[in-house]
Amino acid sequence: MSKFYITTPIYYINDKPHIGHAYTTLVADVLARWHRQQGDAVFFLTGTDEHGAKVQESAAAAGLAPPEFADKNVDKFKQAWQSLGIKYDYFIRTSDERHEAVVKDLMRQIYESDYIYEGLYEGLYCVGCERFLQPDDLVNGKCPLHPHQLPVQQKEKNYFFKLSSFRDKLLAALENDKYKIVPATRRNEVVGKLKKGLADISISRAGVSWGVQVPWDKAQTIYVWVDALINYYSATQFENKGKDFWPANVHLMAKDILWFHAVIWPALLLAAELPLPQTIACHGFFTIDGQKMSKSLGNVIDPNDLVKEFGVDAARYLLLSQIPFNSDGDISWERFRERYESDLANGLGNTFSRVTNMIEKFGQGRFNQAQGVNQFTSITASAVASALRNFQFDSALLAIFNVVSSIDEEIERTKPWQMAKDSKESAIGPLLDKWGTMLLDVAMYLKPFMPATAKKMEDALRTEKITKAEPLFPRLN
RNA sequence: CGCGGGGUGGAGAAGUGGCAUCUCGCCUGGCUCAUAACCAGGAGAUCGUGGGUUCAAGUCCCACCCCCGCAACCA
Repeated sequence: MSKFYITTPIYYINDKPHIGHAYTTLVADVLARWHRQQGDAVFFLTGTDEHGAKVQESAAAAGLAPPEFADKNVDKFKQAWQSLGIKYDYFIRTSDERHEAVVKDLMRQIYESDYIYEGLYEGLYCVGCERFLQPDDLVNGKCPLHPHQLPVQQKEKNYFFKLSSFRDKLLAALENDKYKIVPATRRNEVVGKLKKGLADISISRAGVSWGVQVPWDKAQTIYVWVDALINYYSATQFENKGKDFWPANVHLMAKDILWFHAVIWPALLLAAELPLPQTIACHGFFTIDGQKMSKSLGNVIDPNDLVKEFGVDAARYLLLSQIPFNSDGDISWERFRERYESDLANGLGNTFSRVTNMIEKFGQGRFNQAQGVNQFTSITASAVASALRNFQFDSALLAIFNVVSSIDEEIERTKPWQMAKDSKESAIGPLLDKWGTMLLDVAMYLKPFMPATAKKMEDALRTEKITKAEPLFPRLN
């Protein structure tokens, strides 16, 4: 038995969860469940990122103090994960003072190792907003919120992290697989950028009060990203369930935040002389009906709506099977409905009905489970394992569903109903044993992906007297 | 020449030199245990375009066209 520590990003509490957050978290859940099933000691961490200027502003806009604002919003995430059947081991909030204590300790250590120095941060500043502006923020060269004030070039005293001095070490670490970035294309991207050079980064803010205080300068707070990244480590320090789990086996994320995880985070760890995470796994973005997901287009899919339409397990199946992990993918309600009908209702659901019904009709409600695990489906077991090792959730599911198809084929070939007519019931028994066992195998493989369905299948197949099962996936209307 | 990904039957994907594959959809036939489900067979691809290398190219090389991310203080 080995340990398996997997994380999702901690989500910025300003947002409410959308399908992108849901996908990342779901993937983590599947891997966590799979490793638990393999007997590994698992720590699955998710949470929320609650500090920073944006939260401060949003809270103010809502007329709340930042902590109240965060308390109010954190439930949206917890609720979404619950409705998707996601079982994390711990939910971390960066406003937790135990996390803050670890951040301070770590930053002080890095500071005392001379990897942090004082400098000037320069950028455009909007006085009306009291914050620095990104070039993207500008509309006609002005702050959209304060179009009558010209943004000014401003300087602020900040503390800087000597990121640049870690360039060679990071490149070497990647070269030697001290940590991995998957997929390879993303890794190449990072290596390419690293080779171009690396600038030091500002890791503190003077104008942001909602954050972790810089331990050696009370006028500054730690830059929210640095604070956030440390969550992966801090949870293993103050939370009992996470003890002895550092370093992480897998940090999961979408590609937008790869740089932070693949460069800044490992550099901070090197500076603190902590072990590096094993794998940085990074998935793509989704477009919806070929368009970028965006609030203004109004095409953002709420994971709750997906669950409402299809049910938890079907929602899980659709997300995992329809989105390629390694690249961007397009999704649409229409395709979700098609897949629901073809794979779940007509496929697994219908086959389960056929077999349970035949066991009731031709087998007196009983079948003999074949001895040994994976009696008929050992190839599937290794296919699933290797797919999961490579984050190929779609092919893992495909491998499992192939078992279902093969049952359908064999039913067709052997025609049990014909045997019954010809009074050859005794020949049906062994077939029912085989199919029943195969469906139990399917249930076992499906557990990490569709836990509720797997349980329904097992319950139905393990009763004293098996009767035709209720549809696992009722047809959509 | 900023960096990177991609363009494969109607849709979504696999495929890094050797008969172009899978899922969905479509057509025809079969079946009736099953959620009008299932099974078999079939039609459908000049693999973005033009050159090149090779006995052999979706796959390697060159040029071009088109989409899409990223471009470092951003979730």
